[in-house]
Amino acid sequence: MARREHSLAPRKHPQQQRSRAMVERIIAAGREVLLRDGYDAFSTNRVADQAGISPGSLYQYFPNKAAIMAAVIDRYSDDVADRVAGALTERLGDVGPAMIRATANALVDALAANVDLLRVVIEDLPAASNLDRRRALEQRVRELVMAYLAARPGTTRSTDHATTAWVLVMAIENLTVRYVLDGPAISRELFLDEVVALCTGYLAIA
Amino acid sequence: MARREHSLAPRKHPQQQRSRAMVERIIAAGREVLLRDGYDAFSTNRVADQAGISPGSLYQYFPNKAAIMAAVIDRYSDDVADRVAGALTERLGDVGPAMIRATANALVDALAANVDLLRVVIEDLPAASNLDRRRALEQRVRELVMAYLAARPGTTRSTDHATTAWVLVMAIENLTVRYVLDGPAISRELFLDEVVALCTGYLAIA
Amino acid sequence: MARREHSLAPRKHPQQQRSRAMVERIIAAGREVLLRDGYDAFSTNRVADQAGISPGSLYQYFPNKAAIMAAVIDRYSDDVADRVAGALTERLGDVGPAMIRATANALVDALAANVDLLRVVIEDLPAASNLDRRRALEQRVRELVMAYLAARPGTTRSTDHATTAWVLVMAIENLTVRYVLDGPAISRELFLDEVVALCTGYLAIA
Amino acid sequence: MARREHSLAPRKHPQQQRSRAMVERIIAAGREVLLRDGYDAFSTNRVADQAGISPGSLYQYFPNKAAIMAAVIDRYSDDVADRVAGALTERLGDVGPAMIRATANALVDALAANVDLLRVVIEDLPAASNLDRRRALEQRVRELVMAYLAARPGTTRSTDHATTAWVLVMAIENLTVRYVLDGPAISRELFLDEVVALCTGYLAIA
DNA sequence: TATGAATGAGATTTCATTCAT
DNA sequence: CATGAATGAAATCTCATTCAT
Repeated sequence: MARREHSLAPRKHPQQQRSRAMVERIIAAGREVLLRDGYDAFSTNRVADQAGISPGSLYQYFPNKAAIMAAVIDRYSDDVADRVAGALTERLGDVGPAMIRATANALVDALAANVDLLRVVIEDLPAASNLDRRRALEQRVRELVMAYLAARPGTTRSTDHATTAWVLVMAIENLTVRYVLDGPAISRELFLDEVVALCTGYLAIA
Repeated sequence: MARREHSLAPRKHPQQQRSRAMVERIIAAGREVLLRDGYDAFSTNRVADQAGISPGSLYQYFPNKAAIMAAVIDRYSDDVADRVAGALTERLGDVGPAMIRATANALVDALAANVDLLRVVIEDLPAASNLDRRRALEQRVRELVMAYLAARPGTTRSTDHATTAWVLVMAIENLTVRYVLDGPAISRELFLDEVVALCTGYLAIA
Repeated sequence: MARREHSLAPRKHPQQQRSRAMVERIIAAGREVLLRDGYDAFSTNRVADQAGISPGSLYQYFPNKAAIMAAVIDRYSDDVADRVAGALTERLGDVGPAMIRATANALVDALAANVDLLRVVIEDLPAASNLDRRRALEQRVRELVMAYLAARPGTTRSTDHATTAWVLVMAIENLTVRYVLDGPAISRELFLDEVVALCTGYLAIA
Repeated sequence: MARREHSLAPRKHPQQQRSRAMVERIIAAGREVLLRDGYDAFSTNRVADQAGISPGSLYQYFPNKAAIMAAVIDRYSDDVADRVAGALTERLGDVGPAMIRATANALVDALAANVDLLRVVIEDLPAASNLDRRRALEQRVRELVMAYLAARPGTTRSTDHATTAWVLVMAIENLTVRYVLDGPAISRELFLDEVVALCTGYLAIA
């Protein structure tokens, strides 16, 4: 989607500019509050304070508190989703254990990039407030995995790629998230070895 | 002004009968409220209402709201933990794919026995409010798995049983929970097949 | 008031015996709570707990919480009053500075005997809850002072003994109480010197 | 769970006018409640009611109930303190019985100006809630007295001015307060005579 | 558009008192 | 008499949201 630069079309109201900037400011403030003060202290007053605006002004940009929090998480989720999907897409052409390992590695990197926010999202937020986004990401990744599988007929144990992808995604998701959050006494290399073993064993079994 | 507040220790209730009954009533009411109205609406007033007692009476049996909710979840968690650990323990002597399949099956049963509460715990509660219990269960299961592995030397790909167990537990945990909660278009038989494939593939790889 | 011992009159109900003992027990408990936990924590539940009885039982012996607290303070006040009046009475026959000094000394001793409770009564309790008793004690002491003055005509500046006594009592009361509670950097001897100077100067002025 | 709560610092109110006015209104309401309903009935709800605002609004101007009550008393205490210190300061240059009499007279006036509130403060409030202010005032007055004494070497019985001032302040404080509150059958003139006698007798004795 | 004071329902918790047993 | 569970009003405080300016 190429951006119109120097468009001759009548520019959107200048307020739009301000709006956009203010929305960003509020989201950033919300993120800050979430990280600094935690989920329970995420109040509209605090967010407004952090954003340096009046509580009333929040309602010019968001219909209610939930929408602000949703936007904050959206922002983060989109970021993670893009990193994760990116990690996968980049390596979709590759093949075999090396591809799995590299992907898993990128996955851990993606989650570790914002551990603090990840922890808040996974541990502090009720999962429900993130369910849709999480499902969407899982779905997206599943489709990429299915594409990968479809491109390599005969190399997998099962031809039910939907199921295979579902299993892989669910298993790997929890593994990486918990690896990043809980920091078990497992080196990164060992962890990657195990992920590779898990995936190849599952996929390739006779 | 503030002196040692000398814990007005909860007097023992000689009428254990009444006490016990009321505690149960409150926990049941809490569970009901949690299921019917959700986590956010879990208020002391509502619980008291549901239990048919006065709000003040709650505090004869629980020190605060958190303790009530904790009791509700504890009750459920203990139940799940016992079922899960039981399922595993019973089959610890068995061996091979059949054992894995039977265990996974029992696991799904254990979680499915109270889907509604499972959903609340997994989706509505902030994970943090349940982390300890969850970790404890994971730890308990991990130890059982390690015992299983230790009893069968030479049949596993790796001798680092701690890591192997960690990986298995994390992977299977999310798989079963999500299978039960999300109800993907995968038959129970197929699901069990996949779990067996995942485990055997991971464990047995040369 | 000689006590009837071995009276032939029908003895009061045995409950009376118990009553008396229980009243004492409750008062002692209340005193304990007041000292240990402070005025704000003086609750019927705590007193009952300390007395080792049920909260309901309190109401067999006292009409309400206020009455319990009043009894606790009464007990203390009577004690102080007796010591103070005693100190004065014993020395009523004496004369001059030595008498004043000895009395003041006994006064300080009387108050210091129970500093902890004195502090609670003076600093924590609303004065109103003690006003009547305090007034009564002041009145009692004033009468003793007036008797003293009346017995020594011609030695005082004024013949309005009521006023003289009022002034003396009010001045000395605060001096001793605050001396005991605040512990200013004034030795006991010096303090007594000053009290003597104050009294003799006031009384004897030409 | 509990993180640094990052004091949501009270934003400055640019509309100082409104703010100030509301603070005044709340203090006035608090004073009214204290006078009309007494210390025990001084509740946030009642104060808000009296102020004609919602209970929540109180917390825009005061952090908690105690702060409201403190403000009410501060207002009064400052007033009394200024009157008392003023009365003393004005006459610090004067000398002898006339000075003492005038000062005592001003003192009584200062306390009598707000008998109702004085009664509440002295009789209803636990002294502890006012100790600091009271001590500060006493200290302030003591220093003025010491200055007075220091300026007139050789006219006092003792050179330990600290002690002398302590004694005088403690004695006079209770005398005036109780004179105003209890209204003993002593005319103002007579009362002043006695205070003069007490002070001159104490100070000048050979 | 922006403000921020005001709202007011509602949450948690305490505790003096009662009354069935 | 004694019990102690039960009460329930009331207290303090929070916070999402509104609306007059």
